[in-house]
Amino acid sequence: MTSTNGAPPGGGRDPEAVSRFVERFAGEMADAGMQRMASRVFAALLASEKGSLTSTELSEQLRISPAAVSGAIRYLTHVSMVRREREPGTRRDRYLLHDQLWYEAFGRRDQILVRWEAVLVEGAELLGPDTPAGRRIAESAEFFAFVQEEIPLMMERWRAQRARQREE
Amino acid sequence: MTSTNGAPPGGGRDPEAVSRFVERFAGEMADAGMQRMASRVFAALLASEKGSLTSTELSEQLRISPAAVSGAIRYLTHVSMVRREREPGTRRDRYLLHDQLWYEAFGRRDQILVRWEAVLVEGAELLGPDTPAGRRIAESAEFFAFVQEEIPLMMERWRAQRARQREE
DNA sequence: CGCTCACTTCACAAATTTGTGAAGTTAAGG
DNA sequence: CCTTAACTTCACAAATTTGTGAAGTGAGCG
Repeated sequence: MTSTNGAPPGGGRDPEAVSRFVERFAGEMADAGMQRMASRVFAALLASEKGSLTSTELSEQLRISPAAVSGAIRYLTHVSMVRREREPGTRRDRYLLHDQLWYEAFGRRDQILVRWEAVLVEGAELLGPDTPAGRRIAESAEFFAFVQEEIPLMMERWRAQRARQREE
Repeated sequence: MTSTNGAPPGGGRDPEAVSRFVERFAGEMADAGMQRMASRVFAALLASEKGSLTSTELSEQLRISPAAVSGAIRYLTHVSMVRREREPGTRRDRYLLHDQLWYEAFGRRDQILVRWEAVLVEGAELLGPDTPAGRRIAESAEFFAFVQEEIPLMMERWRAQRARQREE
């Protein structure tokens, strides 16, 4: 393996390259609909040494104002992707990734499905089960109900696979 | 059952109520990150009698310009949620929902996961497998690989369940 | 107790996104 | 072929979203 890819020779981090990764992944998340600053903060945490950073560190690394960090963190904690912790003996907060990272994120998605299903069930009633539109909408509602059942099962399989890999 | 809910007495559609449903569901989709006009057009098609409408019908029902319809349809066809068909003998296009509606939509989501995984794999190499950050990112990549395997299986189960319900 | 530091909130300016009208393109129909 | 209808593209205006600086809040330290 050469040093044109992978970890740099010295074993240290190449901040420039890490930043490119952060911005690249944040870009993907933003494309998928997540707020831009929230995406950047999340990506920065993901690429951070310990999976946690302080507000000041985020502000400096991403070149954004403390206010922007605050806004992003508000969103990320709201959707349970990040946890806040006071750094003992200081007046600094640390923002941490959840360890069961994607578990949390998907749990949140689930909430969306609940709302969608509810609206669709109402719509299906409105149109009536004897109409094509009513049936179409009812089927959509059933699909989202189905997915809601499936996701926890899927996450359980992930947890199991993860545990297996860890003990190898 | 009373007429305060469900299909109206006459058996016909209540355009006012249908419109409320359309806007309500479109709102949910928009909240989840989909373009607003695309959401509205999609919802209108979902609630339409035959699962298809012409550009003019969409334009009138949603009170938007033909240009807006055009833009929304461009997006929806791009992501395979809607199909375009020329209405024979006229110069009108009809826009149709795919019959395997959510099947298509989820297939598209899959594409996103492919890209995310690729970026993460690169990031993991960059940080190195001997670092916490590298391992964290590698695990994320593995998670998305896992989900990519799971989704087709899940959709297959949905197809099967659907088929079972239909023949009952 | 009062100062200071770390973060948050707020009002606003900048940037981006969105939808429109108007002009352009294509194809059906005479 | 010329007209016209149906849709698309484009440039721009409007609306929305986003991020900032400045003021505010409150916890820790002296």
